[in-house]
Amino acid sequence: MGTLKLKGKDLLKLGFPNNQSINIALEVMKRNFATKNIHHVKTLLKNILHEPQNFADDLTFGQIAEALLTSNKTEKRMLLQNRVPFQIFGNNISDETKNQLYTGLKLPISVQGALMPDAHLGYGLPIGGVLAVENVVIPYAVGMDIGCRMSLSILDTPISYLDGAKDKYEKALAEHTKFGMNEVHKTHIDNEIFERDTFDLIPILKRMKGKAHKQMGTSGGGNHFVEFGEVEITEEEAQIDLPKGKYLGILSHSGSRGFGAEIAQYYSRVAAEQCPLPKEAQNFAWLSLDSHLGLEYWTAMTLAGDYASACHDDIHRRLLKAVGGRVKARIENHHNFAWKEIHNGKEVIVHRKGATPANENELGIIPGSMTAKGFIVRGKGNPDSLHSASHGAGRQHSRGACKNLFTQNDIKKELKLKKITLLGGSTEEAPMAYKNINEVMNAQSESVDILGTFQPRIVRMKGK
DNA sequence: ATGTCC
Repeated sequence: MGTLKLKGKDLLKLGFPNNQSINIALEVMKRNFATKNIHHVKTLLKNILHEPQNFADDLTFGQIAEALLTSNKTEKRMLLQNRVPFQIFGNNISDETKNQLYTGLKLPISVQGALMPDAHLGYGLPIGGVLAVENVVIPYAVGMDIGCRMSLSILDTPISYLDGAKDKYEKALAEHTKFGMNEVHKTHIDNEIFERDTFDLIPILKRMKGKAHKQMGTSGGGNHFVEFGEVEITEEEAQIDLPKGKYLGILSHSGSRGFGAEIAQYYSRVAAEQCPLPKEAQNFAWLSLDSHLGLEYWTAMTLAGDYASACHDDIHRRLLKAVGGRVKARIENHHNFAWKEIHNGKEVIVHRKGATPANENELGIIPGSMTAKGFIVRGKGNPDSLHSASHGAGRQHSRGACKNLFTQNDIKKELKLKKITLLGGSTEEAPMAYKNINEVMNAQSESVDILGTFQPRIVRMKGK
């Protein structure tokens, strides 16, 4: 693939002011004219420079016009002295993690923050961090895996089948789930998501459409999993509409794959260029929701979220086809995303990076580990947590540390003890790498009520 | 998290 040979110097020569408009123009042009004639591009840039108002409403070039029409974009934003209000849940969170949140709380656009009890170090906002801001979106505070989410299908299949026909369930996971960088499904059924005109409106999405289609229904790597297990409903709830008791369930954890990752990387980079911040706050660079780029990211993020959701549906559909049974209830939620919400009577943008939305009466699923029970929860709308809860137990040992701490044999022993079958997996994802989920749940009892549990029984992850 | 560094 060719690259447009356009430099900032060329733009200065054309008469562009020496400010952010140069970076933006370079980005837009490189994105839209990867292989086009440079003279054509320069003529177009000259037209935009001389009459930016004519391009102000243009979907593609509007952001260049906007940068030319507003001159102060290069001004470095300072952090404020004081932190906006926040609450930290749980007492097992490192100082470094807390410091990451504290930096976010001093941004001039911040309104309120929180750390969930599973919080640990991330880029910019920690994993398990929640940040409410005013009228901007922070790509890195959504995270690299946009729309990473949980989906639980509760089936009408008798729970005894899990033991009675264990081979069938294992085989279904082995054959019909795809993990890692290269595994994809051989065939796909039509999916509404690929009809969306958003793909054609934003160049980066258009370019990614083929890959998104190819990766549909795959799970990726890291802490992602698909598993069969035992759902137990311990409290009846109209939204679930199931009597108390045990059910066979499918639980999946994954996100928007390469599609969302590329969106996240691209807009994090342009945000960093557009929104210079002191070094410690660089990964909090934001895009205004009154700007073209901000709205573009919001649109792309929304599509990545819907794509992630469609991937889970596809995973569950394939498994259901293989093992039979019908879905009686579905509980699902994003945990890497940004939402427009009202808090304290004011509309804010709430970023949850590794945090489960827990608005009043909102259902969610918080996994434990591959051996420990996860929880079906109902949000309490706790203002202190910005209506949020943890997205799991959280790591107590880093990936690197796990390699020295645990052997494959340690994992095997733990799995045998808990009667769990694991397909794939790695020492980095050892069940012992995670905090005690019960302590995590105790630390957020003001944020969610527990309606039931999910005990994994047959788990598939990336790996041999 | 990510065809894990165009």
